[in-house]
Amino acid sequence: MKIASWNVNSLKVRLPHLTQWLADAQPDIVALQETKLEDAKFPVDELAAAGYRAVYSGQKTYNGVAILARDEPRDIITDIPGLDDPQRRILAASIGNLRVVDLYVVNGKAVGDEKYAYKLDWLAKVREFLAHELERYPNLVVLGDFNICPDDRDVYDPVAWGEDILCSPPERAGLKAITDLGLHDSFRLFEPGAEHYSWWDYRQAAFRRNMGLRIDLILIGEALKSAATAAAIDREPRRWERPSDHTPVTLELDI
DNA sequence: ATGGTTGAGAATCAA
Repeated sequence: MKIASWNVNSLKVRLPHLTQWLADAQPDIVALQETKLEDAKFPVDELAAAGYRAVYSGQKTYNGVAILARDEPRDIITDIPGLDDPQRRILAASIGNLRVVDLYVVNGKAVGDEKYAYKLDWLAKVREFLAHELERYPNLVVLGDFNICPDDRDVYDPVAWGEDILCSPPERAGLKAITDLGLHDSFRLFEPGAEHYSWWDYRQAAFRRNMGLRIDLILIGEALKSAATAAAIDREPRRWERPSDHTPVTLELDI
């Protein structure tokens, strides 16, 4: 069982990349972020032709999340209970014996900005939701664009980046409060080293110079830890013409 | 501190 997460930065533009990558990588489950598509415009038929069922929660221009799966997704949730939020950033579904929660965490713009306050509040509410999900579904996978570097190994230049947005201590504490529920950063079960990134800015030839951040994560509950057999970041699609600024991250589970 | 690049959608906003 191969699970993936990819911020595609417009599914309309990136659909050819996505279908190519699905054919190459053969994932069983894929969480997408920044689809930037209203639900009525979701490419259901194209993805069905590729062998995937889809659930999605989108909006025009911004945000938007989707889960693709070989098997039928069930028990779908598109909102954090009790949070009235027009921004389409969360999608939960059961697939087989897994519970999958796709997150497009708020970027936050800059430390101190009102969007930053929204980010921290949103993270705290997601944590409460995930605590309940984990009680109900031990086989929990929480994946997506977290817009937070877990620690300095995940930043190309931690000195220059300092405590700016994506690396600030309150954001990292918000992420740690989630992993402290018993959710493991699966990539770090296999690779302890630095210089592994999932996002590179479009500017300043950042990808060519490997000036990146690792902000796309696949977290797994304790019950799944022993089933994890491999984790990777597939840099190949970032090399393709007109790429997303993010590249897919993957996890293999022996279940 | 600013700018650089991309996407959406038609001038900026978001990342």
